[in-house]
Parts: sequence; structure tokens; C-alpha cells
Amino acid sequence: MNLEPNIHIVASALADRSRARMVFALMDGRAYTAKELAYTAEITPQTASAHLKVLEREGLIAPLKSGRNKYLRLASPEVAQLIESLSLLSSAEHVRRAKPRGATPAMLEARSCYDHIAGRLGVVLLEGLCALGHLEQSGEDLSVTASGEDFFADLGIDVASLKSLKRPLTRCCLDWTERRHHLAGSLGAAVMTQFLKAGWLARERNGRALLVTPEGERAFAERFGLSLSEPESTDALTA
Amino acid sequence: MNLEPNIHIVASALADRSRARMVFALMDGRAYTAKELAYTAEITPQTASAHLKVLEREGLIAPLKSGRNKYLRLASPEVAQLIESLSLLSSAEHVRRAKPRGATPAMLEARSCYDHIAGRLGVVLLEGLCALGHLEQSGEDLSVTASGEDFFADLGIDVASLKSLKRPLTRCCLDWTERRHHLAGSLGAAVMTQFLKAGWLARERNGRALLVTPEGERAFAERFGLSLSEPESTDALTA
DNA sequence: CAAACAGTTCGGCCGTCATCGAACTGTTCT
DNA sequence: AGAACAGTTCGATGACGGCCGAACTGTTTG
Repeated sequence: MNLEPNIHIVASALADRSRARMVFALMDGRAYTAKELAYTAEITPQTASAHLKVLEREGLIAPLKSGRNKYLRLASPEVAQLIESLSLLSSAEHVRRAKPRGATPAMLEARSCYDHIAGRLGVVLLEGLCALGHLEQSGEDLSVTASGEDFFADLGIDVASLKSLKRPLTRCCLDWTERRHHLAGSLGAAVMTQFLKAGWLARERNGRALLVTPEGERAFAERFGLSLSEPESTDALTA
Repeated sequence: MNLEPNIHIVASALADRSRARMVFALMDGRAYTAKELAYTAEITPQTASAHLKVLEREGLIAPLKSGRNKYLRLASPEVAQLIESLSLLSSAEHVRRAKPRGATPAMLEARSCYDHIAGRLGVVLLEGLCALGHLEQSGEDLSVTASGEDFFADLGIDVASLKSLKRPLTRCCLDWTERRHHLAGSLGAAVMTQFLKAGWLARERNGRALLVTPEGERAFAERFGLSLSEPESTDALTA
């Protein structure tokens, strides 16, 4: 007899198109009301209610009540990583089968992936940091260099205090649109938070896309040596 | 409109108990015939055939034909990581709901997790390596120290050449029975291979459990400062 | 060549579950 | 208090999918 985890139960929770769409919407790390999620999944509130109950029972989402509203968010970073793993394996299918799909170019450019930056911006950011010697990549293993600690301190991020968290400091996250890596982990989360706070990035109103502000463009050029001017998104789509 | 990955399709492939059991059996990294998998899932060969077709279509397993036999194995390390993520979230459920389940104590003690060592052995191994200063853990971020490179070289593992692979050198993998970390990544895989080759570990005939040989016990004590004598497994189960 | 065996396809049965309309609970605003 | 609204429960319906017995393809063995 085998020690057998009931992985099919958790998998079942994500095996439905409507539930998948709702969970995917929550991948921006924010909390949404049941109705908003029903709307994004294009189903009625009753149906959504049943679905959300399932996701809640399986510990994938966590509720947050406020008056007559019930805000829902992903339960943990582990859930986000699960969705990432699934996206990685399903996007292969996705690309192979149905190529031309409705896609927001803005999302390809920059988006939030649970709590850090993904998309083309995420990828070039990681590469820039490595090129400047602030991060070191051996294999896919990432570490912060001494000059990196100073650099992040200058951005208002205290690397030492992040290290004491139980969460990984740095983690490589395979980007499912770029199919290259971007920075995740607690440092990745801190970076996105700082960028939003500094006004270098702004969130799109109802979606995962992130917009680079003019100040952000200047800051990225000065500090990271990046020029984001050429929008390769059309390229990426037709490639 | 959202860029929407069909994660529910891949999830569906794992949303069935029989398929989950088969995939879980493949987590030891070996290849099995369709009939063996049917047997472990306790279903007829016809039914298994249909299931395996689904898993193959979704790119989760890869076939390897040899005469009238068809050997099946996991398609990639990414798939193994997906199963890990699922196990992590479902074992929480599992523990919470149905505590006393048929479990092999041997599997709790040491087992293969796709291609590296998991279970109590995997956990104490990682801790031993950190205590000896061969690995360094900041947060959950792992790196090999200078003394570590020598240490692994002595075991017949060339860390430098592993670094050049596209796979991560080290990766923390959360153990779903111990709920603590063990060593994964290409170094983790190399370590298990060496241990098997050196005769320190032996595979159980039909399962994921790993047995520590007397030579292995001696080697682990000498080189890693580990004493595995006390079988805490009963502890772990009643805890 | 014939028997044995791995794997597959086909057809029918049955349970599970996503969906929606209708009706209900509870909170907020006027 | 009463209207409006978020969220839920209930019941009916219809589709999908897992399961097995039987029959088939193709390879190995005697």
C-alpha cells in the first residue's frame, strides 16, 4: 500500500474552466468580490458561489468579509506557485494548438505574477540586475551580491531583513509568455512594491497588466540601464 | 479580454483518482509498463489505456516503446514539480481529514522524489550539509560554499559542470511528509545517483522507498555526522 | 503456424457535476 | 421602514467522463 496524497482532489478544484479563470484573475495578488469574479468568468453569481465554495474548501482561496461584501484572494504563495506550474505546462499546449488568441499587449509587456513582476519587463529586469553584478545566477540559482545589497538598500529595500523571513529571498520563476526567467521570492515582491510606491509602475484598473510611468522609464534607464522604448510585443505575437 | 492559459485542461488530467495514482507511482523517476500502472491504480488495462492516453496527450508522461511493451515515464522535471506543488497543498487536506492511512514507514524514512532524496533522510541530509558549512541557506535560498565544492568532489560530483546545465543547481523542495526542506535540483539528483552507485542506498523493488544499506549508514555517520538509528517514524505518525 | 500476451478500441452503463432560474438571508443606503 | 444589492441555497436539467466486458491489433514465444 502506498502513502497516497489526494492530489486529484486539489486538481479537480482547478479542473474547471470557470474556476480556472477566477483563480487566474486572482493571480495579480489582489482580492476581488464574488461578483467581480463571476463577471470575469462569464457565469452567473449563483454558479460562481458554488465554485468559490469549492476553491475555499480546498484551501486555494481565502475569504475576507467586509460588510455585505466578501473579498477573495489566493490563500498562499504556494497556491500561486501551483498555478505557475500549471500555466507552464498548459501554455505549451496553448501555444501549440490555438495560437492567435485575444491577448493584451500590455500584459505581455509587464504584469504582476501574484506579487512580483512578470512579462518582458520582469525578464529584462532580472537580466539587467545580473549584468550589473547585483545578482548572481549560477544555473538557475540566484543570490544577491555585496554590491546588490547596497543597490537594493538605495531603493529602500533591506535585504538582510528579507533574509530572516521563512519565504525564499530569491526564486527564479519561469515566465510563461517569455519562456525565460524573472525574479520572484520575497525580494521580487519587495521590488514590485517599491516600484509601485515610487510611482514607477501603475496597476491597470481591472487586470494584471502593469504600466510603466514616464518616471519609471527614466528610473529604469538610469538605474538598470534598460531602454524599454521599442515595444516588441507585436513581434512576440507573430513570432 | 485576458490572455488565458488553459490550466483547467492540464488540471483535468490530474483530477482523477486513478490517473493521480499512476502519476504518483511515476514520481520515482522510473518507467513502468501500462499494465504495471493499471495494477497500482487497481483498474483494468482497458481503463488504464484510456487514462494514459489522456496523460500523454497533455504532455505529462512520455512513452518509450520496446517490442510489445510500452514504458511510460514522467515527461519532464517540470511535471514532477507540478506534482510536488499539488502534493504540498493536498497533503494539508489529507492530514487534516483522514489521518490514519496506510503508510509505509520505509517511505517516510527515505524515498525518491522524482530524481532526488526525500523523506526524513532527505531532510537531515540537507541540515547536515548546512551544519558542516558545505551548503549555505539564506532564507530558502541555497548555495554551495567553497568547502562544499571540495566535499562534493570527494563524493565524485563535479559541481562546476553541474552549474553549466540549464537546470537549477540547487533547489529547495518542501517535503510533504516532513514539511521541511530537502535538497533538489541537479545537485540533489547527482547526490542520489552517487549514493545508489556507491551502494549506500538501494531502491525498493516496486516503490519509491529507498533503503539505507549498512555501508550507507556508516558513510552517512562518518561524512555527514548523521545517526539514523532511531526510527522516529512512529513519532511522526502519531504527532 | 499457433498460442500467449501487451496494449488498444468499441459500446453501453451509471455517477458526478456545471449550469441556471427562482427564492432566501443579511447588509447598506435613503 | 423599505428599497437595493451581495451572496447564498435549492432543485431540475443536461453533458461529460470513468468504468468494465468483449473484441481487435501487433509482438513474442514455442
